[in-house]
Parts: sequence; structure tokens; C-alpha cells
Amino acid sequence: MKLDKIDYQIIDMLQQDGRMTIRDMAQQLKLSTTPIFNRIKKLEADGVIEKYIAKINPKKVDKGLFAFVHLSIKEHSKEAVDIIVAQVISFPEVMECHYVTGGADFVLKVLVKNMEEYNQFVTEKLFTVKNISKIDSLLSLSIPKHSNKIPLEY
Amino acid sequence: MKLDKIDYQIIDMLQQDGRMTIRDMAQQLKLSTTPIFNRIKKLEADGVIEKYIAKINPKKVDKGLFAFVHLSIKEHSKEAVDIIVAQVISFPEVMECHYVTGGADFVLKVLVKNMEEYNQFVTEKLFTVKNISKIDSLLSLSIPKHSNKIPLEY
DNA sequence: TGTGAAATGAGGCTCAC
DNA sequence: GTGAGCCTCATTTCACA
Repeated sequence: MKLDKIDYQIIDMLQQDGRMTIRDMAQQLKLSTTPIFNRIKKLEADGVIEKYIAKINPKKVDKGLFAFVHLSIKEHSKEAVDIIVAQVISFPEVMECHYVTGGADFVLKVLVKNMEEYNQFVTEKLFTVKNISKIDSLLSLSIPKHSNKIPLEY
Repeated sequence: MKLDKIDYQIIDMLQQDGRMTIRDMAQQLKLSTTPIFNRIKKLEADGVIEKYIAKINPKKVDKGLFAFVHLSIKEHSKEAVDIIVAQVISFPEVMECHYVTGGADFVLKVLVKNMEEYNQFVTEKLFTVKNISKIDSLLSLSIPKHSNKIPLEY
């Protein structure tokens, strides 16, 4: 499946506003609604567009603290890793879990209410996971940029 | 502005599917459409719901490599920091920029096509930013969890 | 003030060309 | 790829508790 310039333009418009109408897109791209409609359906069917979501302001729902957590593990066998991963991703506070190369084995992006909740999360949840040798935390003090938009050049 | 249980349920449904119809929500919550409609408008007006977006699969648009980049800086005056931040967040590859406490000064979440592009990004863009003393990279090999959903308990 | 029912109009979606 | 038309659903209005 190859995407052309119009596909990328559609994707970018929908990244910006997931509820933009087909008519508006058609007008901007100087096409009629049908080809836009068909392209969107194809992008959805091909999994390029995964889903449509509402972006919520974390502070407004009392989630004020992002943390990046580095985990190092003792045992690197597939079985051991799978068990750790299954436990870690089951925690709702963990929004992202990346298996990484570099200074650690995993990077977690965690969202909690505040420092107390973060401490609680680490001591009551992360510490219960076996085979973790090291936990380093980077706590977000402010967020100069927080985008969900995938950078596209076309 | 206080949110009650119904508000949280609406938020969660819209985090899951940003295009869920008011009728469906009304049915699930056993209410009529009007109160749901009014609540959503209020959540939007209050900034709880920031926007609606399409979630794009990065691999399908040829963006296969996430990286977490740690920056340490030499000069911590507000002016120096502001200049660095302005440059860093201007790079489209930088999806997130957090000012953090812990093992570094900034954490960046970067998305590029592949290793070559990442090297290019670091050498041609990050290295040109003045006052950076150290750059550490954690490259994402796989992503066991990648959610945009804010964890809500209610 | 918050809820339910009914009317209106915009926009997703289909079809013929 | 275009344009017309159906039909669902968002949106508004109104009566009610």
C-alpha cells in the first residue's frame, strides 16, 4: 500500500482534527467528497488510521505528574522478560512501555496524580515485580511540547 | 469545575472512541441524548476535552523508530533554557519535550524513520543547539504498550 | 437545574454517470 | 473522479419534574 500526497494531506488534517468533515477536506483539496471518502475508508481498513480518540487534558482530570521510569532487569531470557512485561503493562498508570537499547532495558511513561501517588506506584506496584534490578525516575516538571502528531513530510 | 461519575464515563468512552455517537453513550448510560450532549459541550468548553484526533500507526507512514533522548545542559539560567527549548521543540521529529528532575534536564520523545534518520537528526539538528553538554539516547526496539488513554478511576 | 421527547439541518454514505 | 439524494445523527427547542 503506497500513500500519495493527497493521502498524507488527509492524514495530517485528521491528525489535527479527527472530526473534520469530508466536505471540508474535499473543499481544501479541491476535490469532490467521494474520493476523499474512499481514501479515508481505505486508510482505516489498512490500519493507517488506527482509531479516533478524544485528547484529554491530564491536569483537568487530576493527573498532574508524568514520569519516565527506567527499568533494568536481572534476567534477560524471553520467559523472564515476558513475565515482567505482562505485569508492567497491566498497571493503568503505565501509558507506554518501550523495550529499549541504551542505558536501560525498559522505558515507561507513567501518569499519576502527584508525587505521593508516584511513590505509591513505585513502592506498591513496581517493587512487586520480580527480576527488576534497578529503577530510575525522571519526573516531568513542565512540558514545553506534548504532541500526538506524527511528523509527516510530503 | 467538578466532574462526577457520569462525566468520567463520558470521557473514558471518548478516549476509547472519539467518534462514538451521543446516542450510543446515552444508551449505555441509560440517559437521553440531551444531558450527554450538554455535558460534552461543557467538557469541551472547560478544556477537559482538548480536541479530537486520529491516531495514526507510525509504521504505516514509514516512521519506525521511537527514541527517548536525555539532554543535559551547561547553563541553567532562564534565558539559556528558553533558547534551548525554543530550538528543540521546533524540530518536527520531537513529539514531546519534558523538563525533568532526575538524571537529566530534558527528556525528548523523538520519532523518525530509522537509525540513519536518527543519526542525522542528532548530528544535524540536536548538535547545533548551543549549551547542551550531554546527549543520551534510548532507542525503542519494541513497544509492548502504547496508549493515549489517561487512566481514570471513578 | 437537570431530564426526556420531538423537530430540524448538517454530514456520512450510496449510486448513477 | 463528479453530483444528486437518502438517511442517520448531531443539534436545537420545548415541556416537565
